[in-house]
Amino acid sequence: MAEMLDRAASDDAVRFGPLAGSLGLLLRLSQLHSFADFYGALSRHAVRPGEMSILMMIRENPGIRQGVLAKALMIKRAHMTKMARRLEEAGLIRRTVPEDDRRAMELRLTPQGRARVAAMAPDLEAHEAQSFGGLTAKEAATLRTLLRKYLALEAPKED
Amino acid sequence: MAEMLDRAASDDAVRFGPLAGSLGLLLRLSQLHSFADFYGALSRHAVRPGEMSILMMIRENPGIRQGVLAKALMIKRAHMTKMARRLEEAGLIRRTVPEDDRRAMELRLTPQGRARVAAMAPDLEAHEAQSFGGLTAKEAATLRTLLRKYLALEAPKED
DNA sequence: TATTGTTATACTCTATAACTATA
DNA sequence: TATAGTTATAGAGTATAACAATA
Repeated sequence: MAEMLDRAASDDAVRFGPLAGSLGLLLRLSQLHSFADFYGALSRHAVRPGEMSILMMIRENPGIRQGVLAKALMIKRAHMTKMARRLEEAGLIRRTVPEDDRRAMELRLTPQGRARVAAMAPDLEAHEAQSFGGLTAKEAATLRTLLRKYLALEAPKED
Repeated sequence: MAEMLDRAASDDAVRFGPLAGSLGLLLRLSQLHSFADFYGALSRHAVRPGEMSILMMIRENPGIRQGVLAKALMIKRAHMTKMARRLEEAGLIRRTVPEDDRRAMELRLTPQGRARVAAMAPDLEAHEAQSFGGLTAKEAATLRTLLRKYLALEAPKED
């Protein structure tokens, strides 16, 4: 069960030991791997993974409120404020206070934001296809299913 | 294929759209989820996930060199220096310069470090079991296999 | 009273480059 | 010249708490 990581230490025959079975570590390494790939594939768009997620989510949910978006993406509200303001300053999104709840903040893409997302989409798709190209389509689907099952496990973390 | 995340937005019916199929996002969310769990399960040991990984790796590979360890754990060398020094100051590891290469730095657990790892092990195991308890043993094994296959995909990133 | 967003602070992690001492 | 580790700096992400406005 630990063969793969145990031998993967192509460097100096590093033994991962019990850690080779740690899903926590595997997830961390996989995420780093995926992010590195992301930066390679989408570098010319000058967008970070988090920003891209936010932009795409706003496109799918025009007028979504900051807090709702933050919870969906597991981003702290304080941090979401910073990211949203940055995207607003970059002219990619618009932030408006709804009439029915003047505490809230609704997010929408500007035309430029929409254009940016449209420009990124093909590269994003290519990134996913290439980064996970070592897996068969079936394996990738299984991986998605398992990760979704894992995520649905517990109640969403409170803020 | 996207049903789960699309409905999982229990909050306000958030639609993940194309992002629901993004393995990159799923990995990020899963890792956050796992880390949050880690802190809950191992809080009393006052150890962060990264530090724990380093300690366990040193236990499995006494005398491993900093650079080799950094590459195995996908940690930048500069960062590894800081973490190793911190662990040394905490009395958990010893750092020695080997005779055959005076540029290098070998890492070993101190008796206290060994004790710390021994104390953490059961909680770590419990954390993994509990955090991934929503998956069957078979599913967890499949998840490990798929992540390992993904990680073995490309050549290790250069520093 | 509780909630939404905001501000402020601090710490971790990451990225980069320049530096040293060895090889 | 190249490598192992170090130092310095900057930025991104995160965690926390306190705050104002509103509900």
